[in-house]
Amino acid sequence: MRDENKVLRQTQIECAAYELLELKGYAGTSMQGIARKARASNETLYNWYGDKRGLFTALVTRNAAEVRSLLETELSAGGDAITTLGLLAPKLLELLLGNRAIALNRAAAADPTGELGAAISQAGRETVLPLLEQVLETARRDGQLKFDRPTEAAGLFLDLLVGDFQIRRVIGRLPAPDREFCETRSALAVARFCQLLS
Amino acid sequence: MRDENKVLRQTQIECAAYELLELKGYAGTSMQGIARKARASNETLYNWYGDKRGLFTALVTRNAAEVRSLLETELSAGGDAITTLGLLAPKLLELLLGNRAIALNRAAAADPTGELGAAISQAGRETVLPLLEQVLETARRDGQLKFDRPTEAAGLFLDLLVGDFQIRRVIGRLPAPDREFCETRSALAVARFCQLLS
DNA sequence: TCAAAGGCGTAATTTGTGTTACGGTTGCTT
DNA sequence: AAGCAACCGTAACACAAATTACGCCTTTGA
Repeated sequence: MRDENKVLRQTQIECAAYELLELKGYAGTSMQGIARKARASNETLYNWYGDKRGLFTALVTRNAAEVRSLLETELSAGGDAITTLGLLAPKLLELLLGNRAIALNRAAAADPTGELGAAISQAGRETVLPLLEQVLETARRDGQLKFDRPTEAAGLFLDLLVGDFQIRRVIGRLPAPDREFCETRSALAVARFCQLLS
Repeated sequence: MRDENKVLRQTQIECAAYELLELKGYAGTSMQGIARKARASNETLYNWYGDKRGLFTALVTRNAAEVRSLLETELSAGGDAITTLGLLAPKLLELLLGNRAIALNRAAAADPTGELGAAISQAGRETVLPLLEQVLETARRDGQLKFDRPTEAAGLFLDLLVGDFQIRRVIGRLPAPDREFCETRSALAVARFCQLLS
C-alpha cells in the first residue's frame, strides 16, 4: 500500500473511531464496530495500531498535533503579546471544549491504566503550557505583566479561561460552547488576568 | 431485616463498590465483583439498587449528602465571611479532588446516557454553588466584596480554587492533593478573588 | 505481466458481564 | 417455637467484545 493511501485509510478509520467514541463512549466502542464503519478489517486495525488502546492513543497524538499547529500559527502571526493572548484564547477554548477533545478525555477517564490520560496530558496541557509561557514572557519583557514564575502565571490564565468547564463537559452537563461564548469568556479571562498581574 | 442492619449492609456494599471503582474504573467494575467483595448476592444488589447504574447513583447521592453536611457545618460556625471562605475552601477542595469524588466523576464520564453526570452535577456543583453564594452575599453586605451577580462571583471563586484540577485528576495525571496543597491553593484563591472583587 | 504482500470480510476462540433464577440458610416477627 | 421473607452462594442465560486466524481478493513493485 502506498503511503498516501495508507494515510487516507488511517484518516477514515480514525474518523469512524471518533464517531463511535462520541456516540457510545470508550467502553461502548468496539474494534469490530470501528472496522465495520470504516470498511476495514479487524486484522488491519490490529496490525496498524497494536490494540484498542493503541488506536485511541493514535487519535490523541493526531489531535494534539493539530492543536499545537494551530497555536503555533497564532504565535507566529506576531503582534502585541496581550493581543496575541486575546486572539489565542478563544481558539484554545474551542479546541479544549470541542467534541473530539472531550470524547478523548472521556476515553482517558475510562482507561484504568492511566496510559491514555498520560498521552492526553503530554500532548495537551503539557504542550500548550510552554507555548503560553512564551507569550507571557514577552508580555513581561514589554512591561505589560508582572510575575515571578511563568509556569504559575500560565496556570492562572488557564484557571481563568478554562476553569472547570472541561469536567462539566466530560460528565455531560454542558453542551459544546459556541463561538460567542468562547469570545466572551476569553475577553473576561484576559481582563481578569491582567488585573491580577499588572 | 432490621433497618439498622440494612444500613450497615448497604454501607459495606457501597465501600466494596468504591474500592473496585477506584481500582478498575466503571467498566471494569462488575456487579458480580461487588457482590463477591461485599459477601452479598447479586440478587440482593439488584433488589436493593435496581441495576448497576442505580447502585452508582446511590453512591453519588450519599457522597453529596456528606459534602453538603460538611459545608453546612462550616457555614453555621459563623464568623467573618471572608474568613469562613478561607476555612471552607481547603475542605471543599479536598472533597472535590478526593479519590471517591474522582472515581464517581470517572464513572459519569464513562456513562453514555449522561444520567450519572446529571446526578453528580445536581448533587455536587449545583448544591455547592448556592451555599457559596450565601457566603459571598454576606461579604458583599459587609462591604468586603463588590460584584453584581452572585452566581458569577461564586463561579469565579471556583475557577480560582479548583481550576482544571478535577479533569487532571480524572485522567490520572495528578495524585490526590495533601492537606498542605489544599491550604496553599485556597489561600491563593481567596487572595486573588479578593483582589479582583474588592 | 507476475509474484508477493497485505487488506477485506468473515468466523472462531476465549473471557467476561448484566441480569435472572434457584435451593438452602438465616433473620425476623408473631 | 414456627412460619415466612429475604439473603447468600451458585449457576444459567443471552449477549458482547478483544484478539487471532483464514481464504480470497486487491494493490504494489519489480
